[in-house]
Amino acid sequence: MNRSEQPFALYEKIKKSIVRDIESGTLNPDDKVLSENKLAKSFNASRMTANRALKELAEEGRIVRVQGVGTFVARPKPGAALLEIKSIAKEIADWGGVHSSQILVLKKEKITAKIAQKMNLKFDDKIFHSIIVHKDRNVPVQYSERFINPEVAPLYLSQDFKKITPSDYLLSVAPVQEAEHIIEAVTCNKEIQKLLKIKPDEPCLSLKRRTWSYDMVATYSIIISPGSRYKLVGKFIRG
Amino acid sequence: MNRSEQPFALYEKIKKSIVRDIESGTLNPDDKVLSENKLAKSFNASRMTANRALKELAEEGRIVRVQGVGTFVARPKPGAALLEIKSIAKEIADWGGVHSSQILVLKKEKITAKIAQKMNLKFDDKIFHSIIVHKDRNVPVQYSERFINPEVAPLYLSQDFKKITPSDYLLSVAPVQEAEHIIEAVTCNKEIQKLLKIKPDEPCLSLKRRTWSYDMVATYSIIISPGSRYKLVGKFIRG
DNA sequence: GGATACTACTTGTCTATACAAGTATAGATA
DNA sequence: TATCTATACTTGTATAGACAAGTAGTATCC
Repeated sequence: MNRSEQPFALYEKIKKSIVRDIESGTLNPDDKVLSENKLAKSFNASRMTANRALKELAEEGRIVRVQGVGTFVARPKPGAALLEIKSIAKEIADWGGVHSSQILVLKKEKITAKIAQKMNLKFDDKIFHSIIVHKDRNVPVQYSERFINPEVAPLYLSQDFKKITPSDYLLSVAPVQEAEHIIEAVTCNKEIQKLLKIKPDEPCLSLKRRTWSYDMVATYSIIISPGSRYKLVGKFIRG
Repeated sequence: MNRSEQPFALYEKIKKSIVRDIESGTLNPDDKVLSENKLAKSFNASRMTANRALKELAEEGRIVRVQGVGTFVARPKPGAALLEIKSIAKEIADWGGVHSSQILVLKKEKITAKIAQKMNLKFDDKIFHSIIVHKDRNVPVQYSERFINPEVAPLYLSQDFKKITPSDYLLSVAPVQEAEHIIEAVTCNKEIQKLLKIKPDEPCLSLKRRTWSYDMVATYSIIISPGSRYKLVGKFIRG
């Protein structure tokens, strides 16, 4: 049979066909979907290809499969549309990700800061503080500032960040249980403008992030990207 | 070869073996994982079985696969975990939501626009276009511009947006199947500056959003908020 | 009638093979 | 030096066939 003469893979076609039937009302909840064998015959495909289509639709929650019985259209759960979050979580995480070959650590010290307030610490507690400028082909593209609760990562200062990125190290010692992200548009102060080599009025995207671990604020970080774009692409699983 | 003499399926064994290597430190982030062929040989399995194991691990976010290059251990970012998205989807949706008591419709007409390109329409097709300024206690807080595919919502112009918000109406006639969000920091043109009563260099947050329905681009909207904050709060499901 | 075996169907797993398509590298060529 | 090319590898898709295992209904035996 044909293989890749069409722009889309065959299993994608089968998936789309079934999804169309569900959304058009041709197939209603609890209705039986064609079996793998019948689908294969109908699309002139092999059973494995039909199997892949049905398996993926089941993972996406559109159908339910029961061994020995058949495949059925899933009932729409009460609850709003869910976004496929994997990609979004990934994007958010990547935003703060740095490669050791591209970073420039400016400060790494214990300081006393008002920022302690944001971390629910006393005003004159000591916290770790690091500033990193992320470069891409020698062009600065991201400024990040991190404040780390020493109670959560006491050995932060003695890490070799050529071997492990700060994100990775923190994750290894303090599993993130909760996170808060605040995205806003800002203009930067002169220091950051210099580091990022941008004009004074250039709008930047700021991502502030707090993470909690063991019921404590583990980190507070500020990430600033000039002219950067933050793209989230997601599919609604159910309309 | 053997098939199901063991309690677990072969592809599960391969998966578990790789996960074990990752968690024990035998395999570190960015390390190359054995190729499908080598895995197959090593486990006395066929390549398809190794393929299934790797494909599922990639879906779970533990490894990254690159066609033509190989398979690599994913970096243990918090993003490897899943964010509870419900709240985020809601926040994003609410961002474009307006209450009739607080809106000021400036335009609502069929126009011809280059924007049609973004919607995969021909250059001189007609599309609906509306501009809304969202006010809070008489202070403008949000500017939004919507382009609507008339094929998806032909009756858009005749709606009474005192009874139903544009978002709600569009959702009722065109179930959103896919959405793309681009967040960026911008400065506005003079027209928008006037409408929002802001200074020329005030950084604004821009959210561009495209939605698809029935394989067509249904809407393209631009939402601009000066000094606005966009807050996402979520729990990580897997630490 | 009630338990058992058989049959027909379903999904689940696995194999062995094939070709398509993307990437990196080394070597030849201009 | 710079660019093309062959090739060796990778993952992606698809096939045709096989057996395992779960379910429901039917026929058979007691």
